[in-house]
Amino acid sequence: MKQDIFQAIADPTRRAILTLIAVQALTPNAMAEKFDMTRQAVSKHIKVLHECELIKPVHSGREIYYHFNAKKMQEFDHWLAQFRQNWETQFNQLDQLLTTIKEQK
Amino acid sequence: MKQDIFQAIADPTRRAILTLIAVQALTPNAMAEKFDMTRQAVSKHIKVLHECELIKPVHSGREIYYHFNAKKMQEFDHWLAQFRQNWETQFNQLDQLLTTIKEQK
DNA sequence: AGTTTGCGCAACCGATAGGTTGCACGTATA
DNA sequence: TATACGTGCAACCTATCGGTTGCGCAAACT
Repeated sequence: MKQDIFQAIADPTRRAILTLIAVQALTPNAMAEKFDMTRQAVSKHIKVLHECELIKPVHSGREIYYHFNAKKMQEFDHWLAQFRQNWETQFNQLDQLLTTIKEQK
Repeated sequence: MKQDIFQAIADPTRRAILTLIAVQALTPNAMAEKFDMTRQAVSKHIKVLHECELIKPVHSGREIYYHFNAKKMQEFDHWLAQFRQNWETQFNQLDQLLTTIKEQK
């Protein structure tokens, strides 16, 4: 099944994997050592991350190094963009409030 | 139960609610009209969004207008920051590649 | 060639997510 | 005050999620 990045990011283990991968590509076994769960459990998370293309496999003999796909992560950034203006506005309103309070003193 | 924001945005309906709310505060009934599901289903999504403080209720008589909480939404931005440098690097590498190709011509 | 190692896939299982219906309660309206 | 309206909460049901164990296969080692 095709996964979407929002669902992929929802799981804390998968977020931890992404954080690790972003620094250095790792094999499934190397990841499993970092977490308190079986390799197969980690492998399932890898599958989800791979299906939505947040990570890319690079084969090296019988080992597979999974690399972080920054480009895909940007999709999340783009989604966030629709709200960015929103919170900038809210901060401007806060600035205005603070200014008003200052003027009242 | 305390929800976390990543799990909250994993659901497409909740993302749609946030998009609506970002433009204008709405009541649960008003939201339910936008989606093909019962008011109670929407209400459950509202509960999740409220528990992780992505939305704020403002009571007005017997109606409740839910407002968008931009400040909370920024937490995503902060989480993304750890990867931002990562994809900038990746783009620099792409630039280098393109330059190399150009030089080869 | 036989054994070990790294990996993915399938079957299974308990917990939870997301939907439904029904109900209770406070607020507006007649 | 009686009635209608807007909302939240609880019970229930099915599908999916995240974990497990067991297996098969290809690559590396001896």
